[in-house]
Amino acid sequence: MGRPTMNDVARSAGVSLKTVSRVVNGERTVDPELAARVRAAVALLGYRPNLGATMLRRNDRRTRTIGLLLEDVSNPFSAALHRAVEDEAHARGVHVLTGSLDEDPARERDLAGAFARRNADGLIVAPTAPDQGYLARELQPGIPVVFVDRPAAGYRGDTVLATNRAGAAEAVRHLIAHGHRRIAFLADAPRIATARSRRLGYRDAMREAGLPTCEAVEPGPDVQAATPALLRLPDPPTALFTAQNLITIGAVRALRRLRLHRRVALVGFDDFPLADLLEPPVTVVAQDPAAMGRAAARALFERIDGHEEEPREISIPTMLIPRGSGELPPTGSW
Amino acid sequence: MGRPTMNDVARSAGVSLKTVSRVVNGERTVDPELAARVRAAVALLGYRPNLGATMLRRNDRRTRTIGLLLEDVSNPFSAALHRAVEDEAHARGVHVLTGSLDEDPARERDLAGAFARRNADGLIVAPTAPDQGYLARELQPGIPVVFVDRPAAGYRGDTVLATNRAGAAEAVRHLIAHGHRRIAFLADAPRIATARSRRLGYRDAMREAGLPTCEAVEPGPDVQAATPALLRLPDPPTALFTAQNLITIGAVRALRRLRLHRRVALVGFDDFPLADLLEPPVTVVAQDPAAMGRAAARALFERIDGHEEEPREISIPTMLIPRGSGELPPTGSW
DNA sequence: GAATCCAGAGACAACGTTGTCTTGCAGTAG
DNA sequence: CTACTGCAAGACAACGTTGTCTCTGGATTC
Repeated sequence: MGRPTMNDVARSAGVSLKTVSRVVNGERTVDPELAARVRAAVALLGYRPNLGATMLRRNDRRTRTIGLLLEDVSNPFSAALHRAVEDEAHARGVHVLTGSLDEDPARERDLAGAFARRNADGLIVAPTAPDQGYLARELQPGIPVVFVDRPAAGYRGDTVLATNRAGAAEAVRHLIAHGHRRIAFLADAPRIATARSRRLGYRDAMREAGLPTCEAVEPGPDVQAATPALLRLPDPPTALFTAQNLITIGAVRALRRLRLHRRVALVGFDDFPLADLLEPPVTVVAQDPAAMGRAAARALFERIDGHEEEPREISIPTMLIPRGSGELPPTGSW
Repeated sequence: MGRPTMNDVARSAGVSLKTVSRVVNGERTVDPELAARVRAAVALLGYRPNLGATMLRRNDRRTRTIGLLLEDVSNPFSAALHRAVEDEAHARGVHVLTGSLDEDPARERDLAGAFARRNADGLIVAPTAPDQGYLARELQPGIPVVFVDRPAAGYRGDTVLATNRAGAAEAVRHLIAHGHRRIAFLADAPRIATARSRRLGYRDAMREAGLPTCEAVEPGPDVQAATPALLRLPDPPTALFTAQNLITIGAVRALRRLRLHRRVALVGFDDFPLADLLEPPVTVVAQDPAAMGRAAARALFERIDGHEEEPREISIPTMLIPRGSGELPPTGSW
């Protein structure tokens, strides 16, 4: 005694199974009187088509579901991207399966496989694994994949990236323009592609100005150790450039604790909520996660709709937002 | 040429279709040699079972997918809750379909229906619609639903709620204990159940102390109008209690603009990232969205596993976190 | 008036899988 | 040697739906 089926509806309306199918699918070749009877029976029984059976039988195997693999749905960057994807999907009557990867390659494979088995029409992936070759094995051929935030390796698909290298260079040039010479870079794990690009941008700008680089990698997202260590150097940096929003926030906390937040300049990569309300307000190179999500979703839907072309690389520009912390002048010594 | 089927595997391994089915499902009644041949063929062809067909045929209709309907996946509260649900689901090999409702009852109905048609094993809903009676029509009977953050009407299910009324009263009592008498409440739309509970808590505490209430409802999430208007009253409040994180942030901005952030006390309902780094740090009554998500997911999985009992109501306590803004003393006039 | 056409409606097979029944064959007991 | 048992493996139907084909009967055509 599960849900009513087409057969139940047919019996109740006194027509054949196929006639019900026609009415449900809005075919025009049904006598209006019969169609009305069918619709009445559908309403009476509360009939809903079984999507599994439909997908099984139909030759256009569309589930109107896409998969979205993100770093961590509770990170503001991922959340904004998620939301943009969902809006684009919703506008097309498509639903979104989402999963968090937490920098775990195994989880990326598992989730991609699970979504593939659920017959997602396409995937949007922010890659964590060093290689996406597994997709060729997991995915039904022809299922499009769009990569976002980080480039993929071993699998071809459209890729939506922020201008990480150029944005980082712009941030560092901004500090240089404000008179800084000793600018330290607080980096994210070099395993992460965007972290590497941003480091290249930092080096570009420093080399260009003939300045020596000074880099520290934070082990975790909470900057507990690196910032104080840097500032205790004999010739300490007068400005910091942080590679990522969590690191930026960690640096803000550390500077506060050291009471140096008004003396050491700071520019962060990636905007975050309330950056403008901190003291001093934090200058950032903002990414546009909503634009990235929109672009990725649109690219994916184009592919799903049969668009066949070479995979594209779509750049979403970053934007420097001066707010105060990045415009502090260098101080001699403290 | 779509994905290989069991039939293809059977032909390739030189056995019958049913034998492949047995091997794939790990039945023990297969000759080891045949089983090995089948497994080789599966690997060779890259065979993956078609989940739709399996679900169609099986009598235990489990898709190992649950639906999660949230206010807005990009809101930190929703995002943290989402993450907790995902972690619980992941631990059980279950996947999560998520949708944002944006306070739109129609969207709630649509998404619930869509997830039901995708044969979700259960639903977690943060209700937006005034009534959830539609669930009886949309859902297959027996599909459990757990409500979270807000109570439901017209449908029975476990409900996970924060202690909104008590938490709000605690916040207001905290301000009273610091000497405030004129305490204004910046409310959220009264359409929202939690907003009503929090208002009741505010009134409880004010009545208890014999103080007159003073309430303003913000039209949108950006507090542009209400805060300045309140503070321009002839006898302006010396403290604000804000009903929700976005309203709190709006109030912080408004107080900053008016240069009153060190003179008007503020307690907000709902914690938010960086509240501790603002000037002054913002005192809040924190909810625990992760605990709420965990509790909701656990309740749902218990139901899915056949737990039959009266629907429960689970309370997740709030916690007052004094940080500075709520401990400012009242000022006479400015 | 007979032949043709057409639209509407039903019969039937098929999608990919699993539940149940049947078959075949080896091993065992009488 | 026959009858029975047990077990592996295949045949077949069924899940709920849609694609294709066939049938019916009334309207149109010559």
